[in-house]
Parts: sequence; C-alpha cells; structure tokens
Amino acid sequence: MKSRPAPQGRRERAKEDKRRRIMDAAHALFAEHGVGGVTMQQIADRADVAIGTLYLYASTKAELLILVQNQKFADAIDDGLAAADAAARWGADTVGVVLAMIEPVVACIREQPENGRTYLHELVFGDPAEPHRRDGLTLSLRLEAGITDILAADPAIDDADAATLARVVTSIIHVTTAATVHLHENLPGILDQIRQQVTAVLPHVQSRDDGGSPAVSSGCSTM
Amino acid sequence: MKSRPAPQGRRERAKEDKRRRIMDAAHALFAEHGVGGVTMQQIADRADVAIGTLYLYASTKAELLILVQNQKFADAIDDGLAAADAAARWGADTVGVVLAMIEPVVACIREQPENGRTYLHELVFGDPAEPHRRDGLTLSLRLEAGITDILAADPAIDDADAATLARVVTSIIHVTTAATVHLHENLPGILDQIRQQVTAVLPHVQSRDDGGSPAVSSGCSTM
DNA sequence: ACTCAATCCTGAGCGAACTCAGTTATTTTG
DNA sequence: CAAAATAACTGAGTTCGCTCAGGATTGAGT
Repeated sequence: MKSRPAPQGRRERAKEDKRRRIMDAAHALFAEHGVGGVTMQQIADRADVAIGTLYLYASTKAELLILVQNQKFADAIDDGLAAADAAARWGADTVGVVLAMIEPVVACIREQPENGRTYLHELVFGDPAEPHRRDGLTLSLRLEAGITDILAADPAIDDADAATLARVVTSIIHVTTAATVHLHENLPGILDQIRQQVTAVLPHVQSRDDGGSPAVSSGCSTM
Repeated sequence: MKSRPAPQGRRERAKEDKRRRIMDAAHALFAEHGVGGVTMQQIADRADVAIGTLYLYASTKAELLILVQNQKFADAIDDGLAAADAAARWGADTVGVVLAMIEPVVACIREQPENGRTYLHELVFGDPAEPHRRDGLTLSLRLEAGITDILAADPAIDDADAATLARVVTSIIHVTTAATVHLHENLPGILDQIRQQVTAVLPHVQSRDDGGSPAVSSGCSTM
C-alpha cells in the first residue's frame, strides 16, 4: 500500500537513518564540547533516540568517538599519501617525504586535542574486538604501510628494516601527538619534534655542522 | 599520660598510619584483581577509612594506582641501571646494554598487564599536575636519562642525537609494552619486538650479507 | 580545665556510563 | 489478512567514581 517501500525493507532504511542521526549528533557535540564535555544522554537526545538505542550502534562512548573520528582520520591519511607522492616527485629527501605524509594526520589529531588524544589512545590501547576500533586500526595500518613504502624506496634503508622503522615512526607520532607533555605545543612545534626524532632514527646523511655538509641531500643517493 | 607520645603530634602519626593502610590495601587488591576489578569502596573498606578519606590521599583512582606502581617502577629502574652497568662492563654492544637496562622495567610493567598498561598510560597521558603522577614522570625521566647515557657512550652515536634517540626508545617501550596488539605476547616476545626496533633505530653496524659494501657508512656524506 | 580555631574525617548523595526486561515495529508464515 | 516470529527500540535502574556539607579530633591560647 502507498507506493513502493522502495529499496530494501523499511527497517534497513530506518536503521540507516538512525545511524546518520547518531553520527551527526555525536560529531557536532564532540566537536563543540570535546568528548569529556558531552554525555551519552545529550547525544541520544540530539539524535532523537533512547540511550539504549545509542548503545546498539556504539557499544561504548569511546567507540562512538572512534566512529566519528575514523572519517577524518581516513581523509587525513589519503591527503598524506597524496602529499607524500607529490613531495617524492618533487625530489624531497626521505625525511621530507615522511613528514609530508604525516603532516595532515598530525593536524587531524591535533585539530581538537582532547578528541584526537582520546581517539589515538583508544585505538592503540582499547579492545580490538569492537568493530569501529577495528576499522580505525585498519586505517592505522594503512598509514604504517604508507610509511613503509616511503622508507623502502630509500636505497639507504634495508628493505627488511623498512617495516620495523615504519612502526617506530608510528610510535613516535603516537607519543608525540598525544602525550600530555606536548599538549601545550602548537602544530609546527609538534611536527618539529617529530622531524627531529625521525631524522635521528633514519640512517640518513648525519647532519654535521662541523663543516659544510649539504643539508637536504638525499643527494647521496645515486639516482 | 602513658608514656611519651613520641615523635611529632598524634595527628601526624595517625596520618602516616592511614597512608600505610591505604597503600597496603590498594597494593593487595590491585595485585589480586587488577585495577578494573576493584572499587574505591573496597579499598576504603580494607584500609578501614571512609571513601572521602581515600580521596584525600589520592585524588583519583588512577592516582592511587600510580602511587602503588611507582614503587615497583623505581625498583625496576634501579635494577635496570645496575644490569646495564654490568652488561657494559662485560662488553656487550650498545643494543645489548640498552636491553639489559630495559628488561626489568618491561618485566615490571608486564607483571600484571592490566595495571602496568594503565599505569603507563596514565603517566604519559594524564594530568602532570597530580603529585603522584609527577613522581612517576620523574622516574620516567630517570629511565630516559639512563638510556641517553648508554647511547652517548657509543662512539657511533652523535652526542647530540643520544637524547633524541633515548626518547624514541622510550616511545618504543611504551607502545610495545602497552598496546593491545601485543597483549597476548609473553615477556620474551615483547623484548624481542623491542630489540628488533631498537636495533633498526641505532646507527649500528648494519648486518649486510650482500658482500662487501662498507656498512656503517654515513659514508655517503663527504666528511 | 575550658574555649575555640584549625585540621581531618565521614558517608549520603550526585552524575554519568552502561544494562536489560519489557514493549513496539516489521517481516514472515499459514 | 491474522498470527506468529523476529528484529529493533526504550528508559528506568544499577554501578561506580567522585564531591561536599557537616561532624569529630586535636592542639594552642587563657
């Protein structure tokens, strides 16, 4: 009766609609007040569902945050991959390419420090069984794989070490962007800290200032 | 009446006694059930104080955990420093010395995984204003300083880089010991992961089996 | 010995994350 | 189309971390 219910059952559509409302509500409230400044009840009210329903879509407040942040994170990683590609084509050295890749990601995390910190933390330390967290971890792996590729392209880096070093770089990013010690610093400051550590870690031309060694280099590669 | 009240006022003694009881209760219950399996009320009961009183001695459940764990952590660091000294005297290479230093610390954290993970996390991500957390951070710095010394003693490592690399090593330890991904692994497994990463990170003699290219390099720089 | 600050302790109560038994809406079956 | 089966939703209730107004204890002043 009354026209075709159209694609799929009505139930599916209702669910999809609810998911949207919940995500929108959570996104808006988290963005405005930070995770800690919002209650699940508020989100449920804004999404016009009961709290119980909210917990059907995200089994935890953290999961809800992750659900929302995954989107931004995914975009940031895509941006980073593109930027890294551009930088590599432009002739930047390995550290430069890595930083180009990282920059959007760090910016995304530090955009709203509280949310970004909590997000990162929940990803790494939370229960990977939760579905949204799983998605986030997959994203995280994509980031790490991207870094691995960049490192593997450097002739000075043994291919066998590339993955290990990429993991190290990931740890550096995680701690530097999320630790309370660095909370007061702005984005350029954070990126500098990361650059310093990544530079020290990669088997690059050691920047000695005792003479006149060319800084940017990668020029040592024979390409 | 009745003998000398002895050292200081009675109040001070009562406070000291309470602190002891609280720490003992927290220590025992955390050890047996893990942080998540114990309520503040249980701790208060066991220490024979009111909950309100508990919060006078540790302003947060996390702070209470930190208060308890700091002791073990401090001991572990001392053990590590001693072990590193021994290893160095014995002639171990830099990675070996670093691992000797780290081993007791990792063992301490993984002794009761849940508590160790939470402890580490609260240290790094919590509010440094809380006094006990401050103490823990100081310990953390001691660990990092120890690693810095070890690295600085290696002629292959630029003194300027030692501190930076020590921070990287600290990040590696933090993520590898506390991330959920590594939760299932046992202590040797964790230490292996750390060894692998530390080895990749330090500008050591790269083990090349491809023939004869002089490994250490940095040789591409014109120095 | 009495008063009276100062300090410390107490536990009922509050807020918020999360649960679950019961209800309602949708789809399937006869 | 009605009835049964299934899936989804609801919100009062539970738990636990944490607070704070009031009560008890101590030690100094007189």
